Amino acid sequence: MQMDMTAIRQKFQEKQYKFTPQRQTILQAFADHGDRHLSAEEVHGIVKQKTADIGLATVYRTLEILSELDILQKNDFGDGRNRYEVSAANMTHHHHHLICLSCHAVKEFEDDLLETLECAIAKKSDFLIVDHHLKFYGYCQDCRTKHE
Amino acid sequence: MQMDMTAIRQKFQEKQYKFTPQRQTILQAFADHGDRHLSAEEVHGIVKQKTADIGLATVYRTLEILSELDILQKNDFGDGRNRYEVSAANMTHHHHHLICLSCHAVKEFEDDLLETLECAIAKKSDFLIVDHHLKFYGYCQDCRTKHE
DNA sequence: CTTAGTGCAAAACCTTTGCAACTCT
DNA sequence: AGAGTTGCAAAGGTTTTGCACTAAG
Repeated sequence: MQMDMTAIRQKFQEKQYKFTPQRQTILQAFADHGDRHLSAEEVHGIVKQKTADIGLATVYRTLEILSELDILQKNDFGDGRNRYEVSAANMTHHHHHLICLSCHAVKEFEDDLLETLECAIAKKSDFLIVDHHLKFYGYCQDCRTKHE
Repeated sequence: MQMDMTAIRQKFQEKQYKFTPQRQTILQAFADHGDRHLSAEEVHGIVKQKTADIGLATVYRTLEILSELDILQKNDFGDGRNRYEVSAANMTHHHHHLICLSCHAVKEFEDDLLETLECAIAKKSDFLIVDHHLKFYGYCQDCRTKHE
């Protein structure tokens, strides 16, 4: 997955955050595994294999910053830990999640239909809406066939 | 908020769960505060004031059961704990949440438009969809005026 | 140089679990 | 009577924090 490093570096500068090697490495982990929803522990595992021995605390602190800068999106899929993915703001399409209540598999689907609803809600509610998350819960094909 | 106790009692029987005084008290807490999104700790506080001294572990176990029976809905609004409210299944309209990123206020809005989308997704994705959660993130009126 | 970031270990937090005593059905 | 439930305390797992040390701008 490609990321606009110039734009990211700029976001760091705006907030006067330093673009340290550790932070770059963590960002690289998402460039390499942009398709997955990584937990802090998983990110820690990936960067550890790769090169440096980055502390878990640093991973947490970096994920926090990357979420704040809207580079990553923090997700809770109900498995007891937060999971991160490259933010919707950096993608052409919004996408949402289908979560299997049985095996916790997460499938994605694209969506452009919600913008209309978002505008309508914003007008009625006095909220300045900057993002939305839509999750569908159910049972995936595999679990349904197994269960029979 | 009114709840159909007969229906609830029946759901308990179907799964052979006992309808103990503790569970009734916890349910009552939601009848009394059905408008709020209660955390386990808050429920514990409410029932403790009220009468019995119910253990926190029991609260957690009961909330788990009530979610499983689809009487309550478990929510994560990003403040580090789960919050429960009377389930959409027991309401006439689905409702969703507007979450203020600044003060964590949660505002609700109703929605009936999503059923169409849900059907379309279900067909394409091989998922048996049983529920959906839609959250909008932004900044509420109060925080926007304060910030200026 | 100065301010922010790192690593480690300890602490904080929410949630779950083991177990003996207890109580609905 | 018997299976399920409770309360307590301890354990579990994730995330945060204090602090001395290090490094980026």
